[in-house]
Amino acid sequence: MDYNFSEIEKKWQEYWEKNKTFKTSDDFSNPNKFYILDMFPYPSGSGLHVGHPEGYTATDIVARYKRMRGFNVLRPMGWDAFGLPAEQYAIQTGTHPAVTTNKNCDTFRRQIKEIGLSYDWDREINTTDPGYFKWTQWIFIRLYNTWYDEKTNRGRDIKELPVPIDVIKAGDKAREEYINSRRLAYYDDAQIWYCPSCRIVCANEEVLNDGTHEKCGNRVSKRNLKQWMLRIPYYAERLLNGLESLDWPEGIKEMQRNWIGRSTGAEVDFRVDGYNEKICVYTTRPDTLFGATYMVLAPEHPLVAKITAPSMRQIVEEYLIAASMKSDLDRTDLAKEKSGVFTGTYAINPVNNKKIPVWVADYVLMGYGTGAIMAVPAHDERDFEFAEKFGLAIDCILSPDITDEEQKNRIIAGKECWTEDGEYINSSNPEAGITLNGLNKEKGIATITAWLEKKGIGVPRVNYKLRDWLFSRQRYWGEPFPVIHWEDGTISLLDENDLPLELPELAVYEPGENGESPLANATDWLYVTDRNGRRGRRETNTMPQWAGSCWYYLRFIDPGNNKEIFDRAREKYWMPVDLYIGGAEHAVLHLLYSRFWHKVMFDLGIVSTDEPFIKLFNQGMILAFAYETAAGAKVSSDQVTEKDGKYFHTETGEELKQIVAKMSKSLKNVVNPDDVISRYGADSLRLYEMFMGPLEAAKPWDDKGVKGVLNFLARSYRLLANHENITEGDEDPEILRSLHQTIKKVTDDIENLHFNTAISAMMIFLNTAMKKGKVTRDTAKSYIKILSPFAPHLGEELWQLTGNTTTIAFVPWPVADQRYLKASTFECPVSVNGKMRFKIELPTNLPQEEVRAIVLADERARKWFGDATPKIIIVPNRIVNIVL
RNA sequence: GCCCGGAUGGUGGAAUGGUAGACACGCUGGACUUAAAAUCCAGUGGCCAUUGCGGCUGUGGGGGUUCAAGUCCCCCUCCGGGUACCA
Repeated sequence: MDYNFSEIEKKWQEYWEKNKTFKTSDDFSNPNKFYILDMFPYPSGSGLHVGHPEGYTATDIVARYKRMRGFNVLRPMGWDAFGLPAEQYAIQTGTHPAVTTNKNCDTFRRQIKEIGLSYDWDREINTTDPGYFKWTQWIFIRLYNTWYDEKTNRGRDIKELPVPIDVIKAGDKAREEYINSRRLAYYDDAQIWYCPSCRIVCANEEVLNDGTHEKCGNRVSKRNLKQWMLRIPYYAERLLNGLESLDWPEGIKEMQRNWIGRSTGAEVDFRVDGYNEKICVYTTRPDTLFGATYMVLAPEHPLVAKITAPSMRQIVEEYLIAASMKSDLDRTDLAKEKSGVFTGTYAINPVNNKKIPVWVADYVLMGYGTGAIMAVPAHDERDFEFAEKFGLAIDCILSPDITDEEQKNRIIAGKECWTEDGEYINSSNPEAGITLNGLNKEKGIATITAWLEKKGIGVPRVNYKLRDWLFSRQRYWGEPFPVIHWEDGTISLLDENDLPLELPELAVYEPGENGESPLANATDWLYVTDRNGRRGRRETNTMPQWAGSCWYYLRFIDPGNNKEIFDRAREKYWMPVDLYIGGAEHAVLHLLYSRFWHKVMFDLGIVSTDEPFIKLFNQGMILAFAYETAAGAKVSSDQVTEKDGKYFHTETGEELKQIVAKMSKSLKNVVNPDDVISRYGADSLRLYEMFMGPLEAAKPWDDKGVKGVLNFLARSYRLLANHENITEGDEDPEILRSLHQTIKKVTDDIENLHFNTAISAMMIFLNTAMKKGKVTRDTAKSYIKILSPFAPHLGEELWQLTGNTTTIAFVPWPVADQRYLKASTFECPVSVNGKMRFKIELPTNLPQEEVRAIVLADERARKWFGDATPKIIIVPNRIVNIVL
């Protein structure tokens, strides 16, 4: 009996397709729902790689398991199909991106079906489908029409925004401006990153540390352009607090926390000497105010022009120009070498009325805090470095908490920077009624903050690193904004009933002038005239790829609905997502953006939960072996010959080192799932990906390992597909115990996503059963059931061969029977001083005194302690330790 | 620099503080075969001993807690990921 996986897999894939086995019913009568979600893929032209099925198989096992446990399971799949490659291909060939996209989706769909993943294909969605992006546009209109009420901490309809009376008095234009300034979506000038190579604006998040574009690797530069922005910082606090309740990996939560970057401190006003101006600074260390010896304004700060002394004007202007030319690359490269210029003007330190110089330096960023700082060189590394370079005063006001006297003296003398806790010195001004001397940091902050507030020169303040989200791209292949810019300078959004606003057909997909979107060329589409003859131009930017993926999990709930975004009752039933599995590369962006949109929709009553994803899990990356020379040069895998476990360059004969690396075209170490399926079968592919190691770990692909799981499946088939091996009547006790242990282990492991050990447990059971050569029909059925979520094609086939006529997909999951789990005796290890020496067969649950007597009498034990009476530690049913 | 992970045989990996190396690959030997593949059986961390029992050593390195440490604590090295003039 040969295990013909190709035939079996084809047969059952057709069966599932024909019978719509995995079609999800909106059966609200079943209170046990389970919404399990994969991060939907971008359908690239190169098709699926083996990384995709890793997460999909994990969710498939859980989905199939939950169905067998009686859950109503929602398991959908779709395509995040807007994106650059299809557009670039269109530029080169003139092929419409939709054509390319659909072709790629077809490939992905075929490949996914060939893995036997149990998706409900009737719920397939595609972000480029107008029936889908109609609702993406609809959400955008909602964002535009929402403001954030900081009193109740929630988003509200813009119609409910209270407009101050003086604004109303100032006229309609002022009123309009005020309202626009509060919308969650706004259109404004933005200093943005521009990629000259892609001819596209990039979000901050898309620019790498080295100043290159994440997508193409080329340098980006800064530009000032009108862009759509989303005011995500309003939700910073809720995005931060919401993390607490989520069952997400700690690392991901931490990354989101860091990204949001909450800090507490105070804003403090400094008078400018000789000008009727104040410099407002943000500081997390108001307690170090006595140590502030100079101030710094960001080059972009509006006060720079006002307060620069005439004598310094030229130097300052030159500096501003130089700073504006600097890319972030230069700024980071020069991270250690600070630059700046003196404005010639002084400010007054409010605690001691000292005159301190005001400088301009690009290490202070306009985008964070107030764009101005008070510099405390004695207690801030950056300020210290700057002060040393430019010879500014360094006044120590905090005696450090250390015993090293030499270091302490250096710090007090202002020769070294100290940022930790200590005791304040030189921090007293009785005239002003403020004394910090003798306090520690915590008390110091509280005392000075209260003083600042009382004096009306400072307020406690929370700051976030999170910035407004740049939400437009100069692309064709994205969701058009439902926006018209009128000739009178106003903006209006389309009426909901006019959605979707579809993309026009284009002859060429080249970007427009000055980096404008290709849509600028679509003149018929572009210009509109309203009833009164007013002319307008449509927004030519499109939305970023995040837009479609921000809410796709909601559309799966009711994908065909063209009246509403989704049916409210269905949303209430299915949300939130119970388990979401995908790569860690989306740790911050996708997951933060989605949570933001979700919270806005929650505030507006569109969704019923505050958070979308209850449990998140990140699969590790699948790597592959690659080869490099002694000099470290990478060698493509087709240039490598193996001999006696060593690797040689086919041409040069040089011995190569095997390394583990990401799969890449250049290393020619990409594994294609189609090949794996044709050689080993889909069930083997699934099983191997789960058996390789823990789901969360990065691990290298090794074809030899696939053979091992194929062997296991073939052995299962050989044992169970042969009627002669299936007996009726009572089961052998050893097999029975092994079976129930396996059921328990596999059940627990699926719940905890420990698939590798679940599979090894099944292997152990099979080895036991193969030794006996026969199992009862009941045993066979139980084993087939627990195997089926992992290897569903084989599961169905064996289920049929053991006399069943229905699909195994909804057969109740077996339960481990406690009676069979415990043996009556066990091999008890006996260790001496913690080192295992021998084993004794002992009845389970034997009283400790009896265990002790048996051990003391054993001659193998006596060998160690002779006639002495040793101390014996007994861990019941576990181990015995003899202490000498 | 900071934050978060990680380091266990030839390889992937397993181990509620309680028998380190489950399971699998690979390798070695054997059975079957004209032969090979497939399959089955046995062995397989290292060192020593092997006529028999066995002994020593071993989870990146160094300390510590414990009857007992891969697991807990302290210090260090290396690797991976994130992030960076955020005041």
